[in-house]
Amino acid sequence: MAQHGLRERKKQATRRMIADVATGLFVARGFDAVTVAEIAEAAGVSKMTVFNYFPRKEDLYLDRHLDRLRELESVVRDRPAGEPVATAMRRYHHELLAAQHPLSGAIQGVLGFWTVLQSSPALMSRMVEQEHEIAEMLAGVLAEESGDEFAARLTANLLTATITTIFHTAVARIIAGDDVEQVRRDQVAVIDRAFDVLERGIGPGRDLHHSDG
Amino acid sequence: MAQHGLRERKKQATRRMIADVATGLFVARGFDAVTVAEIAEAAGVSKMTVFNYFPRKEDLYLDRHLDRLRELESVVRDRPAGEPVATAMRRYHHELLAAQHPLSGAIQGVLGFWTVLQSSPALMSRMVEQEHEIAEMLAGVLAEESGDEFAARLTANLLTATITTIFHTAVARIIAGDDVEQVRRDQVAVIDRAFDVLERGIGPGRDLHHSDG
DNA sequence: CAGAATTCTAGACCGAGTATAAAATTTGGT
DNA sequence: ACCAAATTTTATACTCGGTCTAGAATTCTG
Repeated sequence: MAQHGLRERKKQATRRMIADVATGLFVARGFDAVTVAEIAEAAGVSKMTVFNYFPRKEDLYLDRHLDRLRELESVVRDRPAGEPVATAMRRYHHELLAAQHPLSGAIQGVLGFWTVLQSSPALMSRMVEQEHEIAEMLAGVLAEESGDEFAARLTANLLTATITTIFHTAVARIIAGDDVEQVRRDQVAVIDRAFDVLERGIGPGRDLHHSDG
Repeated sequence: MAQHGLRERKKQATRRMIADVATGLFVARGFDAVTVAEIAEAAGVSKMTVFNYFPRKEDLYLDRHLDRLRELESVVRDRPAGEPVATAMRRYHHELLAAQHPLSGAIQGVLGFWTVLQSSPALMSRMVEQEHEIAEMLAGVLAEESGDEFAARLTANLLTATITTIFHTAVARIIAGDDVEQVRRDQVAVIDRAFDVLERGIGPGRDLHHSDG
């Protein structure tokens, strides 16, 4: 019952190796132009083994999803008692940005990442699906807390819409060729603007003057 | 250049016929258990013709998407000058509900519709993708209006989150076995609650007491 | 009715993903 | 160190969605 025997270590290593080999091929030639058979051969492994680790071809590229899902869950679950979800999520996104985390979107690497992503409708579709899974997860956690299924789902969906918009905003600017450092600086305000709208609503009659830093 | 010659009429008829035959098979046996080849044979047509009309198998079932997209676009584009988007969208959804439109979600038929949908991950995935397309469309229209790319995208995503939540709420209750008439009555308040949150935000410090009717 | 344009068809083809059974490897107990 | 059980990997064959091609059938134009 050794949870960390030779077997488990080898599996993790193999998994990483396959994903890395695949990513290399995708970056070089585009997602659709690379077949799973090729990946298997390049990784020195059988096709079945590839599908053994990654149920879909898209998961070879979007393999950080589960980590992200778990991290977002803990942001909500482990926030200080009584703190609004939006507050915790806002803080978390400022931290991502400060740490220059890839998921902040404001980092040089996203250009290559997004290029591959755009090279395949299937990949784009899978990413949208993953965003949907995030919303589902949040809805579940919030429903546990409040018991109000409808409010939980609404909050979860609005929250997800907010964070995907933040991410997409950074990516779009970097794709457009803006200076990464500049984008990174601007994202601070973007995050605050987005969460302000989430918290105060899109309706009229509010004061939206921001002294932009 | 006759836009309505025999050719065009036959094409529309064939398209409807194929979609209807396919839907019948899906309802009877589930989405994944029916192959495109079977659909083609049942419709008395070749496999290529099926893909000629419907680029993906999923589109055979979700073929109202383009209509919905266009309708939502006109809701935003053709709203009274100066009216907030949320107001127009709220009104539209009350109208859908009053007209007992399928897209209100509060109608007997959604049970069968959703059953088929749930029978296939591919179908669910495609629906999520279509919701994403709605958000993209709204973002485009709003960006044209305001010129503020970020605000447009944020509003579009929040708006989409709101309307999908409304729809899903009705569907979930009908799946759960609630009385359709009851759900339909309750949806009036659901729509208003959802748009109230969208307009006023999820933040604290607001009076959320509703006299539920 | 003739010829151009369009649509439909048949058939071969590709790649993702599944099923299965055998081969290779790790594990735990002795 | 060795054996037997459990697990992973492999080879192979298969299904199905989707594309490509060239030609047959149909509709349109004049």
